[in-house]
Amino acid sequence: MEPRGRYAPSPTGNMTVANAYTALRAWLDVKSRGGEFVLRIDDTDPERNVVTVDSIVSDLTSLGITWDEGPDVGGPYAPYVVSRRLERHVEAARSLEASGRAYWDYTPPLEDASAHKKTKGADRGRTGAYRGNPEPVSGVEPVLRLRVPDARVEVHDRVFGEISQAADDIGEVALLRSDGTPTYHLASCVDDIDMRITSVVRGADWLNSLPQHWLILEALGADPMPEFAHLPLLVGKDGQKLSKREGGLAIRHLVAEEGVPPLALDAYLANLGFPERPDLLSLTELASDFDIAAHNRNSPRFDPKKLRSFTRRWLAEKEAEDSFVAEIRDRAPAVGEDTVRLLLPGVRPRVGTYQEAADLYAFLLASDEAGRDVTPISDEVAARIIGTEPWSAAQLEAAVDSAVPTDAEQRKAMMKAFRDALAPGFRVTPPIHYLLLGLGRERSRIRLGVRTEAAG
RNA sequence: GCCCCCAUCGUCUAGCGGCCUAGGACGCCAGCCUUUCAAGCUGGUAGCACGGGUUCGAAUCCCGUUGGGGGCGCCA
Repeated sequence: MEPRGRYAPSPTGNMTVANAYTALRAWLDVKSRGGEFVLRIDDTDPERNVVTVDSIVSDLTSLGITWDEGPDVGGPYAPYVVSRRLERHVEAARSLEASGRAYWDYTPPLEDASAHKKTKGADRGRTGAYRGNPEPVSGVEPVLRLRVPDARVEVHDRVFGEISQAADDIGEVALLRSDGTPTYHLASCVDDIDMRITSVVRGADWLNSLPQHWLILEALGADPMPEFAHLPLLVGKDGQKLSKREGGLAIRHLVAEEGVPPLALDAYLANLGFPERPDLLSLTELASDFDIAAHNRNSPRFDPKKLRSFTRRWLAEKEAEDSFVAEIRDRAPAVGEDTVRLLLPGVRPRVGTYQEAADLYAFLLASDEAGRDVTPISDEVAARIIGTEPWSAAQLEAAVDSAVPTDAEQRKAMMKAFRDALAPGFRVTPPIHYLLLGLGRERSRIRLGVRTEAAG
């Protein structure tokens, strides 16, 4: 049977590289096995929903991740937005209660749950897993909880292997809140069954909930039970779970603002947890032999430097000329398309993002003025360069080459002078002949301080 | 505090009892090349957390310690 996998983000913030890391693996896992991929929005906590379905869809799309069913494209198990499936969840909850697999807990709610969560150490004042109070208490609206059978739960995880937990250590997770709405735990399990999900790939921050979810799935009669793969958490520089608040790691920031090529980001993220390949791989190539069971179990760190080496190579070797040109034009609209295309070979090997590429064209936008220090360049040499025929990359390269001295020191000094005069203030630029080519004969003449025949 | 997970160069990783004097990639350093800056090429730097076992033999297996991460009453 072909697997059906899903990615079920909660719209609690912009997608970060950590989300992309998870989504990509979930996608690669089903695609490598010829299965179907479902996008489902897990908006079970209305108070924390801050981003739209559209924003999730566009972030995922920008990364080249596609889905067969989802909130935007529909499908046989619609709707794919959890909050719109409430009736099903409540119905499932009732059946669990009826079969005795769940019960009402009358423990009053914690005054300050968020403060409680932050409490560490002995101050926590509790040991062992949560157990509720089934005796009705007047004035308390109960919450429906999973009843934990008195048996050790053992589940196979495709990445982490056998996961087992004693019954005493498994908390009685909430299924319905006191206001009657379903929690993520219930909703997620019900939806996975309803949508015929056979493969769940998610972050290891869910690993502790696995026994509980397994119990819920069993109690709900899931057949077959889905297989699980938990991913070691992608962590930040500090070694801790990446927070959605870290704006710099938001996909849209990286892609839209910094100009990181999304497919290169995919190649980098997909590589984490696996040995590095000699070639930069596309999504299809990555999917061809993806094996989640071979995934490393320790948490990889997001390393911007390593990312840049992927994006740099991507732009130098794999980016198609037309799309590269389009990206640069978006970021440097004042530069003509022909010019962008003409200088691209000189730009390609020097940049790690589309933005860096666009920035390499900025020298064209400065105003032309003579009077720079062009001391090492004699009037005669400058005039000879300006007189180059035809004004082509190859011809200009040859002209510059024959004009500069052979002595290493002098050559260095003269090249630097050319660069300073043609692209004042720019540290990294395309090669000199590309600067000349981009500026054109007349503007180059002015920048090099060569007087015209008439003026002289 | 309790539970779960993890542990090889700074980072990503190879290694599944002898092939390891621990290999590769990124970073960093140096040299070469070169039409500046980049890129490229060559070389270098740096690691099996610690302690016990098991074994003829351990980075590899077991136990412990330490360290790190994650989770723990109606967030996801």
